[in-house]
Amino acid sequence: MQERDDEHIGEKREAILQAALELVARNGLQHTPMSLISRHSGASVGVIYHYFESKEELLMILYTRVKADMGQALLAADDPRQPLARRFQTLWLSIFRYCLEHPLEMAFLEQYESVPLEKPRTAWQQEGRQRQTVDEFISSLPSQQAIESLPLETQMIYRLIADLRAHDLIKDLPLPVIGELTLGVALRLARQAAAGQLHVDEAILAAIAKACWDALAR
Amino acid sequence: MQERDDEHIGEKREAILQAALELVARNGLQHTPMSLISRHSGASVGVIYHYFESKEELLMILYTRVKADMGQALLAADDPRQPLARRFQTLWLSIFRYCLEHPLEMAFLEQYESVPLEKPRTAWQQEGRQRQTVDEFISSLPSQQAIESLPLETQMIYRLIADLRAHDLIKDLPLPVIGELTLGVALRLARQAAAGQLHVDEAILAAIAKACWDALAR
Amino acid sequence: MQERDDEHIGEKREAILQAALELVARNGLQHTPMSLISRHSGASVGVIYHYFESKEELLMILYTRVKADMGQALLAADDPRQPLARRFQTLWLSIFRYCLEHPLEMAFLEQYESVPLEKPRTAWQQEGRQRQTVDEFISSLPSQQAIESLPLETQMIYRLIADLRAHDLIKDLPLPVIGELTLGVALRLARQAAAGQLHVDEAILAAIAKACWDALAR
Amino acid sequence: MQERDDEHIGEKREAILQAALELVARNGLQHTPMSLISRHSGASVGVIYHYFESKEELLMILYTRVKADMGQALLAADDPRQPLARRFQTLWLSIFRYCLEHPLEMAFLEQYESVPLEKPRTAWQQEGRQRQTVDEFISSLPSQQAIESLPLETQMIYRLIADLRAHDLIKDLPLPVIGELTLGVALRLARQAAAGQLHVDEAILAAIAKACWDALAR
DNA sequence: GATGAATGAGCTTTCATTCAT
DNA sequence: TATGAATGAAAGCTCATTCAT
Repeated sequence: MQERDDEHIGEKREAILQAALELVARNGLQHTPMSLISRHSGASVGVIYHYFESKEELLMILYTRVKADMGQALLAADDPRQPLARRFQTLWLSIFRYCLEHPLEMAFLEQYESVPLEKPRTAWQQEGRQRQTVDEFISSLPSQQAIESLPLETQMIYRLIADLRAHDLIKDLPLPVIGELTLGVALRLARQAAAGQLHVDEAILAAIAKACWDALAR
Repeated sequence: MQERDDEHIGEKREAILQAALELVARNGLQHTPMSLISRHSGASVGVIYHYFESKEELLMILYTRVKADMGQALLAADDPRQPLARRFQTLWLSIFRYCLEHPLEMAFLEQYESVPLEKPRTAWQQEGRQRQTVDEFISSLPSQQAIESLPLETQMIYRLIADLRAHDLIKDLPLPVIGELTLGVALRLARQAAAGQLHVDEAILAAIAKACWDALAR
Repeated sequence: MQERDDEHIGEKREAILQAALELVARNGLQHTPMSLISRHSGASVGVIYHYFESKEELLMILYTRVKADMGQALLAADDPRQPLARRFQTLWLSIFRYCLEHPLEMAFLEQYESVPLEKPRTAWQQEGRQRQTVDEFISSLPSQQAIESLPLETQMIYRLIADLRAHDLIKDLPLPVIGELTLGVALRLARQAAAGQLHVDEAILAAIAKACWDALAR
Repeated sequence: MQERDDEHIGEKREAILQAALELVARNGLQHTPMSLISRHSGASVGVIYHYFESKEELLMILYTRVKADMGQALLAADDPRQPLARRFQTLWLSIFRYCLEHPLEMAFLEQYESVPLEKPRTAWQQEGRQRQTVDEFISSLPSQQAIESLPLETQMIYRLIADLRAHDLIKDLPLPVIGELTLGVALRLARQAAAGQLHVDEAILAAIAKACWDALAR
């Protein structure tokens, strides 16, 4: 019985997070009441509040996890021993493929990041916890904040771009522009492909990657 | 006095639409209750429902207007007598500048288009009225629907791209890819610039436009 | 032009009353907003309030008119020179036929009379104006109020019943019972017939009249 | 403590139904807002929606219960071993007494059944759930629908009437007419008696029952 | 007489959150 | 851990009535 319990540890918490992911991806934040997450996950409303302080915290934890998972995937795909241009292309394709393979996560990110957070100023925000949207990830300038405090994969990408610049391989464009012309384009096109609005095969993929590289290449 | 009346005709309706635009841009759809639109516009809740059947219709009308206004701006900026490459660059800059000059409208579009509309299927949607998001605008394929039924500025852009292709000036990429690499990039970067996340001057603008052109140019 | 005006005098007022009659009969009081009466009658909301103080007054006037019209029909059908039993039968058939021929009016009465009026105590009620429902009409006891103050047709019916009793033609039942066994039954069955729930021809009508008479006859 | 819990199970749900019954009986549907039911029952507005999907469902469930309770009372009063005429008289008196003893329920039925339901056609109505008003109960013809699908007490009454006809004890009148001349009359007069508009004692009751029987008897 | 824009209290319903068990 | 009944503020929307024109 102990064994069985062990297997179940955290199972309910995971079910809650998974239900939230699916429902928010499909219906959006505002059409995903806690009661629906409860029904969908098989957990009572009460137990959701046992695992998470509030709906806001639940979503924030889910968001952090999705972002971290995406970062891990990028980090794992990078091989620092490869030549710079090769690494860049690999990274670009990894992003594209990750988005393609995780439509639920992408849809969740889009929903979560589309909510403006000016007003509320609730507890967890005042305590300094931060949200960095994908757009902000792409456009954030390392000169504005210490690069060491950034997520690992963001550091990796920044360093890769800095190296490309240092070797005079790419144009001298602002970082957000570089981000948008590469990662941003990959992200959007992958979403369109996942949504069935765009057909991609290996040849097209290579052509797109080439076009992105042409945009940056000196 | 008649003059004063004329000035006032439709004033309240406009105040409601303007308030909705500002509030949705700042707070998002779900944090813009009708009561807030009422307070912000100086119109009573009841009179909002005199001018608009529902919150949904109010937002849809606002959306349609913003999209139409944007389309007009693009159309007005195009001069068919200019050479193709020149026209393309002008268009790109027009989009960028329009977004830069209309941050409220851009923020509203982002909010409105981020809501998934699968579920509700309310009356006005069933009656054939449609919403075409900016993303869909960028990715929509003319082969899938008669180009004549599209908004004028969309037709114009499609024809411009077709001409560029016919003259072998650009690579043979899928239309959504071309859209994303040009209009999409302009849109996102302009939004970032409007949000203060990116500094642009004429030199940088020209450099970005050049990069986009390099991505497409054969 | 004067002639044309004369023709139009009261026309709008009539249209309002007719629209109210039809809408209340079909939808019930609570689903007949003033705005709907306005649309249905072609009169503006404002002009309805020119002709009637309030929704309540409009309905009350309509009710009074419908009741009066029904009373007139009964009064006109009675021929005091006929023998008592004959008069009774004529009256019974007149009620039945009137209901059959005025389904809208009957439906309106049913709606209007079904609203309990305990609570509101609005102006027109405090001023002593009264409503007498069809049920109260049937059950009202002349001993409780001066018969002279009653509507003419009610007086007529009471006097007819009193005469029938005086000649020992009918049982000594309480007046409400007599009313229910005759007029009440006619009313309900006519409504059912009007609603298509009951088929009646002359033979069946005579049989029903006979049954009612048997119930009362000594 | 467990005992006390058992007593409390469903207590709030009952309080809500009881409050709705009393308020609708006294004020009518349209003057019984959910907030009033909440105040009257001691339940919060929210918890009413925990037990019932909507106001409509709450009223429908209450209606079904009142009708079922009435049916049970009639069924319990019938003794099939008694002679037909005796059974008929017993039934008539049972209806009368039931109405007399349940004025709240009778008033509720009158209010609920007076609302025209043509228009709305909401979900629960489309799913085949039905409302059978007292009037429809009285006038419904077994030839139009399988008698087995009817409520038990309705079946019982139909069979009793059929038996009376088969034994040639009553006239050959349409079923709705028989219903109105017996159950209908009992219902209305009982309501009047309950409302204090008619005094009844055992002698008068017997006289009315006799009159009804005379109407039908061959 | 006639219009319909404007008002705002009040309606039904939703939902994040709490808490007794 | 786990439940789900209970809360109540707030949402979208309706409608009798008023009033400037």
